Amino acid sequence: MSYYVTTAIDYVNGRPHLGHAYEKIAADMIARHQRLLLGADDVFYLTGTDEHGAKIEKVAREAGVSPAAWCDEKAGQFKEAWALLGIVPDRFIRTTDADHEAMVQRIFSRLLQQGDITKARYEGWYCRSCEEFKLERDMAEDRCCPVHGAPTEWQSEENYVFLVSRYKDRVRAWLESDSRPLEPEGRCRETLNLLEGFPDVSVSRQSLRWGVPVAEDPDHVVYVWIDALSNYLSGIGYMTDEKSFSRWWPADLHLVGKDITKFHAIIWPALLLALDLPLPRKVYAHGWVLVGQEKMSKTTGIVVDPVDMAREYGADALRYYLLREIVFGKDGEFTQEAFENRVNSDLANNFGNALHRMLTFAERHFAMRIERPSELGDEIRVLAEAAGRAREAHREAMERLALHEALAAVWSLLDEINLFIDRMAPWALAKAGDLALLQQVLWGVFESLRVAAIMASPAIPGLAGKLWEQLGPGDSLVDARWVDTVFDGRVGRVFELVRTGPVYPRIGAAAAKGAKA
RNA sequence: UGCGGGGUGGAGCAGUCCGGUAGCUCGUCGGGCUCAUAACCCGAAGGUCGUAGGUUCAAAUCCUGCCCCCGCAACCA
Repeated sequence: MSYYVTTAIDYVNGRPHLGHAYEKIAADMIARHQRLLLGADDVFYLTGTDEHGAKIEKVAREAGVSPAAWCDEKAGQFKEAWALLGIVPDRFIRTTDADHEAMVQRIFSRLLQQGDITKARYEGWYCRSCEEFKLERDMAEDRCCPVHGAPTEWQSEENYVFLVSRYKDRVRAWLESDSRPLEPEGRCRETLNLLEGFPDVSVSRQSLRWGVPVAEDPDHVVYVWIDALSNYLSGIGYMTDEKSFSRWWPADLHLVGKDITKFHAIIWPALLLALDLPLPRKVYAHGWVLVGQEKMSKTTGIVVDPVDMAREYGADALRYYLLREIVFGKDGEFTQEAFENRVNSDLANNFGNALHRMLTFAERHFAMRIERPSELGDEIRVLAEAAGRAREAHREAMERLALHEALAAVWSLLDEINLFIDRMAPWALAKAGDLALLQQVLWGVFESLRVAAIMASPAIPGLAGKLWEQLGPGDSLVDARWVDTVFDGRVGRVFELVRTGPVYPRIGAAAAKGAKA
């Protein structure tokens, strides 16, 4: 068993923004969850940057640097941002990587030889400023560019064209197959409609220099489709490392934004079919993170830069918000208010506090060491069942990529823990001197929290680690596997607690304290 | 114009595929607890589930028409 997940590669014409981060975070959660299930060696998470094209040439020129220097800087920013957000890919691929460029040329040559790519005249209205052809319906009045307002000019150039039409029937059959390779469902219907009139696509440019040259015709440069999409192949060694490639391909999941669904569900499978490669098991199109214009206003001090957010509130707070608040597959909204509510309520009040409210008892009555009681009463069994239910619900939701539901399942366990504490009233047990039952209660709570920490760790690895550390369950969270999420699944587990402060302090708590003081 | 998504208590959203007490988070009001990070627990108020019809013993959920919002339509996650 192995699992190969990819994200779209980001175009480096700007800094990483919240939307880029969202996709990488989601993929990271999925990858980490798979690592729990399969072990780290059997999961490959690929992400990276798309660096060729006219726009890059342009922004680099404007910045007064070479395209290569520009891309190095931007790719560095993306890498740094992902590191800061706790995103851990197995490879960060750049379309300017030597192995990628070499592979692109070889793929192009092969398709050319096979007749899947032919030379054709490409004609249309061209905007010099955008360096792009515009379609009639996209243009403003008098055939002006909608972006620049300048008149477009009729241009015609020789291009290489990939004959998508050759593979349409097989792509349709794939899309309609029972394994549901494209989700959510609505996107699949949409794509099937689009497939009807889908044209052959131009796969080279003459006007471009910043790109991979066509080996057979160096005046031409390979255009985005073959260059960018094929990173999913070069990233795992297609044509260079057959052992690695055959281990990971076909991809288990291509995670993409809903706007580029058609490229991944039409052009990409067509290319793969032309290369005689198996098609990916799943393409999943997620929604957008919307930030209302007025909510972005500087007056309210709201800036939604993922890097700033991570610095200010911690990577896990941002990760958790995006993964829990947004229904995966749909558009979601980011607002500062919702963010603070969600994070305070779930991370501070529940996740961290559930541990913390038990620490006093552990300290006062058991010197921070809670051994597993020789017997667990029925009251504790209730907790065990809740943990088991959460475990099942979590795994099932992850299978459907319902990331938000998977997290909801973990937090429902945390609710049960809080309820359990109230019901058992350990403070009353302590007062009555019933240390035997108190030990059971504490052990049950800690064991449930241990389970919750593992399940939450793909989403919030840092905070889960902090909780784990304070629990002191005797092993490392890094080594935890899915089997370890079984309540009381290991003989005689002992908790050696350590108090190191709040797992996640409430946002605004320090400010409130400061105001009072 | 075509296609897709959405219209559910004050706000934000689940639920709709597989009809059967309308649920969650936040907010509001009241109570409890006192272990904890002004946290935790209980209860209450508040919705004719966009609209008009239809199917059904029964519809937020299925069918049809209509209204409104958003997105996409070939290269902005």
